[in-house]
Amino acid sequence: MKREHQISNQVIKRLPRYYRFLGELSAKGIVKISSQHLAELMGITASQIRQDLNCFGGFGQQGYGYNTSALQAEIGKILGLDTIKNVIIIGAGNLGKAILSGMHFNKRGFEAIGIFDSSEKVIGTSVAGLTVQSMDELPGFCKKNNVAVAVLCIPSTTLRETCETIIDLGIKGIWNFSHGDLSDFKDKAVIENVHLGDSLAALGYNLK
Amino acid sequence: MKREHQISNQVIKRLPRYYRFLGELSAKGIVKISSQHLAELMGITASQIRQDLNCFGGFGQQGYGYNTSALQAEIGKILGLDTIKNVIIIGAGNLGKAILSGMHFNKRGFEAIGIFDSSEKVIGTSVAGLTVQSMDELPGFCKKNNVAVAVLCIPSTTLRETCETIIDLGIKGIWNFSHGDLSDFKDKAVIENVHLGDSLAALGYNLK
DNA sequence: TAGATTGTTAATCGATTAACAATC
DNA sequence: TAGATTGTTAATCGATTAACAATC
Repeated sequence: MKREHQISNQVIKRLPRYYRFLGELSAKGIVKISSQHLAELMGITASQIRQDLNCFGGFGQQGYGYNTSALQAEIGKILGLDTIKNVIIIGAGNLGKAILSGMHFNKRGFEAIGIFDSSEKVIGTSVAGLTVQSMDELPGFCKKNNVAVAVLCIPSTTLRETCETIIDLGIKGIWNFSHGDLSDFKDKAVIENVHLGDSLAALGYNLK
Repeated sequence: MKREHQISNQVIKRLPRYYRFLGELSAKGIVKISSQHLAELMGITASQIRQDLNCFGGFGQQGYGYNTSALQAEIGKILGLDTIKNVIIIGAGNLGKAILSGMHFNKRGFEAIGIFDSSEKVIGTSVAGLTVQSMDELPGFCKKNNVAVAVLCIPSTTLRETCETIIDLGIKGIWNFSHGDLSDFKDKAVIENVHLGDSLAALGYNLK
């Protein structure tokens, strides 16, 4: 897998879609596909597919096309689905519970190993097989376990403070669902913002 | 508000962030701000701010800058926060409940007026002040109420089918949280996909 | 071999940044 | 008026699309 120059996030975010389509084709028993045909299926250009793939190497065969299941496997490797990364959820409200129980982390190269909250009301309750722990237990937990990613499902009032705590505990990845700005932490951790509000705003605008 | 040529979604999705920063400044009692100073605060370029704003008109004053609260109000108008759009949630699982109770639709130019599910287990239960209705009640509900947006929090197995139903009922906006492809519906409705899986994949990739 | 399709280079398109004249 | 800062045009940068030589 070559990776000469920095690959844009736009390319990365297209990979899961390729992965999904190739999986479906493969499940249907379709063994080979050309970039042209896959492009039509996905509603994009064949050029884009070939350019995207060539960021990582040549996975096809000239005159033939791509082997669906082999290409899917390669994309899986690029996305790191084969190395399991431990995840904890911070915040056991509706959103935290929804993410923990519905995200299928184990199908995506992750494993959810803990969920934490500061409210006495939810501490000790069970969500998707995990017991909600107190935030006080977080430092000890992080020492015992190699936590790669924290998913932040907390109110934006405590966002920055929680973020600092987490970074101090050595967690390198932050998946942020809170509204609020973490751009000044981006040299200390890899931050991926979901920003549902921006998405909803775009929908509202485009309705006019 | 001018709007000569099509405005890119990238511009639209930056507007909520401007809105938030301007609100905070205004709340602090700061009356005026220059594009230069706002840019430093937000970690972007002053050029981008001025270009973005000029898609919609000139809201500043040469030699002075922008009035924080006036500019915030203008951006609110552009985003359509002043015209309330009715929203329904399809799917009353953890995610549907989280979106309904945590999204603060009323602060974003929307009002959540209904939540629907097909499972007997949740029909009749109450979420954030709304009673979960059966999917069978959806057509009648849509006739009585002007529903602008449906939020899809359903398994991807029923996604396409639900999408067709919704479009037939005259709903023009779809906010899709399911994994799965709706690109072929995009001429029949305005579709905004959240695609949490793609976001998580990007985080995983960037951790390496 | 001939046909097909990749991998890769070149051209185009769009978005971001820089520059500056207009003007408050 | 002089200084500051916008609104807008021009330059740069990056991403997408097209073209085609390499090759299976």
